[in-house]
This record gives sequence, C-alpha cells and structure tokens, in this order.
Amino acid sequence: MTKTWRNIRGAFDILPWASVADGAAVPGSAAWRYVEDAIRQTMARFRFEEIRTPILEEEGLIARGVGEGTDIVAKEMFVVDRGRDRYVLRPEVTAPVMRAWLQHRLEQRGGVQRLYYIGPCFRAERPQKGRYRQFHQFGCEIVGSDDPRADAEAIALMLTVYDAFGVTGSRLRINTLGLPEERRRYAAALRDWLEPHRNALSETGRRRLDKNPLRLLDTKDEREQALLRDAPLLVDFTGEPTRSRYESVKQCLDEAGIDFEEDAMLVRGLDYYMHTAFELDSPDLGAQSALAGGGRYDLLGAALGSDRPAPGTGFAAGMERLFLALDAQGLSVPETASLDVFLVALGRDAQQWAFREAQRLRREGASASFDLKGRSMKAQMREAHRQGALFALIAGESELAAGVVQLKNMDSGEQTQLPADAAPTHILQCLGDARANDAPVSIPSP
RNA sequence: GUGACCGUAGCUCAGUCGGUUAGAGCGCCAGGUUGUGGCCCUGGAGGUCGUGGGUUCAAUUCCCAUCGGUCACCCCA
Repeated sequence: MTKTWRNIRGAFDILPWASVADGAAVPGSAAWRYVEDAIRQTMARFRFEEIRTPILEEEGLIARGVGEGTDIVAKEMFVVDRGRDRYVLRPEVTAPVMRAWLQHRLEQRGGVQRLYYIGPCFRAERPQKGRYRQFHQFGCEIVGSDDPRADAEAIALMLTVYDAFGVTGSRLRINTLGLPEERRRYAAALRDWLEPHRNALSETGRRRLDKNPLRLLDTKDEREQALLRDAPLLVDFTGEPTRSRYESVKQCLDEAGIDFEEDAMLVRGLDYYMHTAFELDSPDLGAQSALAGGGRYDLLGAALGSDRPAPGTGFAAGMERLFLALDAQGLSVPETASLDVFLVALGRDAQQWAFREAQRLRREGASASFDLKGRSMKAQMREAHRQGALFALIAGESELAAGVVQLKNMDSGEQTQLPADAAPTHILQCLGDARANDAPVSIPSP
C-alpha cells in the first residue's frame, strides 16, 4: 500500500454516518447537526444571539486575553506565521468575543449583549479521551453587565442545554475567585501556610507551590487534598463587596431551584476570571471530567487595552464531551428524514427520464435520488431500500414508450401503474399523507 | 513534552510456541429471481499482517527503530 493520507493527529473527520475511528467513537454528521440544532434552540429560548468570530486571531489578542503565563499561550497554540504577522488558531472564544464587542462598540447597541457561539477551537496538546487538537466548543458570553444575576443566567443557560438532552448526574460546583488583589493576598497566604509542609507535597505540588499556589487547590493527589482541608480559604481574604456579590449569585441559583455545591477549591486556569467561577462535571467522562465551565471576566476588556468598562460573564462547553456524556448515558439522537422517492431507471432513455423527473420532484419540495452507475434493477431497488425511500418510481423503455410508470410503496410493497404525467402529482399527494403520520427513527448514537 | 498499552481485510476481531495458498463475522459486489428491495442460499472482490532495519535457511510471528492510535501525566472548557 502506498501512503494513504490521513487527518492530522488530534483532529477527526465527521462522516455522513456514525462511525468508529480507531477505537474512538465519533458521531456522524447527522448527530452533530442534531446536537448543534438543539443547542441553538435552547440559546434562542434564552434570547441569546449567535456571534461568529474568525478562527484566526492575532497572536497578541490571545496572549493578552488568555494570559501570557498560561500553558495555552506558552506552549499549546497553533501559530500561523505570515512573516510580518503572526496569527493563531483560536484556543477559546471568550477573548475573540470580547475583541468583537470592543471593536464594534456593541455597548452602543443598547442593553446587555447576550451572545452565544458554537464552533471549532484548537490546542496543540497531546490528544486524549474527550480532548482533541481540533475540538468544538459552544458557550455564551453576557457582556456589558456586572450584575450577579448575569452569572446565574449563564449558569442557568448552561444547565438547560444539558437538561434538554436529558444528561443527568452531572455536578455543578461554584466558587468565588474574588478580586485580583484579594486573590493575590490569598495566594501569598496560602504559600506561607503550605511552605512548612513542602516535603509532604508531590513534585508537581512543589512546582505549583512556587509557580501558582492556587493551582494546588484542585490537585488530584489524595494526600495533598487531605492536607489542604485545613488550609486557609479564599473567602476569608475577600472583602464585603466580593462576599455579598457571591451571596447574590447563590441566592439567584437557589431561587431558580438550581442545585450546586460550593467548592472553595475550584479555581480556573485562565487569567481573566474573577469573582464567580463554576464548573459542570460528569462522572462519565474519565480523566477529563469537565463538561463545561466558566465565570466572570470583568477585567478581560482592560487586559485587551480598553478604557471602557467591559464586564462579562459566560461559560464554555465541549461538544466532544457532550457526546461522550450522551453516549455514556445511552441517549440517542434521531436520524434525519428518510428519502421520499428513489427513481429506478432501466435503459438510456429511462436514465434521462429519471434525471429530469428527480429535478421536477425536488422543485416540488420532495426529496429524490437515483442511481448514477447504470446498475441493474435489483441493485437500484436495493439502493432505494438502503436509503429508506418511501416510494420507488420505476420506468423502463417499454413503460416510457407507453407513457406509464410504476409507483411502488416500499413499505407495503404494493405497486401501481400510473400515467407518467400524473406521477409527480400523485406522489406528492401520497407523501403528504405519509408525512402526517411519520415518526422519527432512532439510531444508536455516537 | 513524559509514560503505559496497542497497530492482521472498509469495520469488529481470530490466528501463527517462526515454516507451503493469512481466517471469521459484519459490510460491499454479483448470482439464485432473463425488469423489483428487506429474509435466505451461493459465489466474488478486498490484506506486500502500519513502515524500515536486524536475527534466522525461513519473520505477519522474535529484536530494534520509526510512524500511527488509545489511555494517562502535565495542563485545561
């Protein structure tokens, strides 16, 4: 075998059918479309509007927005070098959305912008379950409001998306990260507190202690978790405004009947988060347990050089992980509609007829298909069946000469002869009847 | 970037303690039905056993490297 080209590491093709590639379940394009549509519907119910930003952004935007010190910026970005300019494939969408908000002065549109996005992002990490180099995120950004209810709104929207799919068993954790000064004071205090226990920490724990003590909080090492149980908490380093805004968020969630756990150990990896932080975990995802997460980022605008206040809050969620959760819970997605008519033709003239007739049916709104290989009738009938055709419209040379065609109901098997001219009208009428009582078909998903 | 495991038909996998033509199921194609699908029967196509090198009389099988995959670490939505 000569070289067969294949998609690059960490990316994958979404094929017309649900397929399994190299052991990893990859949903088909129909499943993707279904899930994307359902997400859009939920977003629309919350009256969020879609924003689509370029896949490519200036490197500086991401570096400043996401944070120079983050791993994403330090080593996980795909850079496109155009000589004078350096672009990156976006690793996340919040910074681009903020860029668009600032660039287009969206605050002048009046009111608060409730925006959502859905699309691919890129990170040059080693792939792993639920984690790819080209991955797909959806999420919302509420820009222009620093109201605690906006945080609750983002959380409510996030949960509603998963509810709409029937995903259960996931856990919402929330925390406050306070203001940057409060966090700095806390980080210093935490470091001081941990320093005497340095020897009890793992190697990576010690590295985090030096680099970013807050990151120690979400350690998976049980010994470290036990140790941290007695560590100082961030809340104790926050002032009254921070605490009361955190209380407001929690109160909103309570009033909306949203269950959550407070988790003082929850921290976020990106620099722009402050105040409210939250994460949604699923028990079904393996090591990458986060379905979605988010928080408030009131200083992101300033980090991008804006002198206008640009308070914002939102969540980001992974499509691939949503699929994993759907799959783990045995939820399926409906398959797309079946084919209305398959035209079966025998002979050259009949093939021309089938082509013309298909166009005519399609113009009338029916879906129609036909064979493109000049195959036997048996093969064409098999194809019609495989495509789930409701009707087969059959014609050979003799029929055409006589001005008639055969219409076969693929379900009942009954077949009738019709004048060729009358066939389309008749079919459309039959389809109308059939549509009245069609039911969505279920396929085993992802 | 690090580690572990894995790499045989389109897919899921057997198999060879190193030895003549490498198998199954599903799928695909065709025939059984000289113009009619699903079920059934029969047949066929499709593999340089990921690639390169080494050991050997002989390698798909053993060894090394490499590429690719999976999972995990790091880190993170």
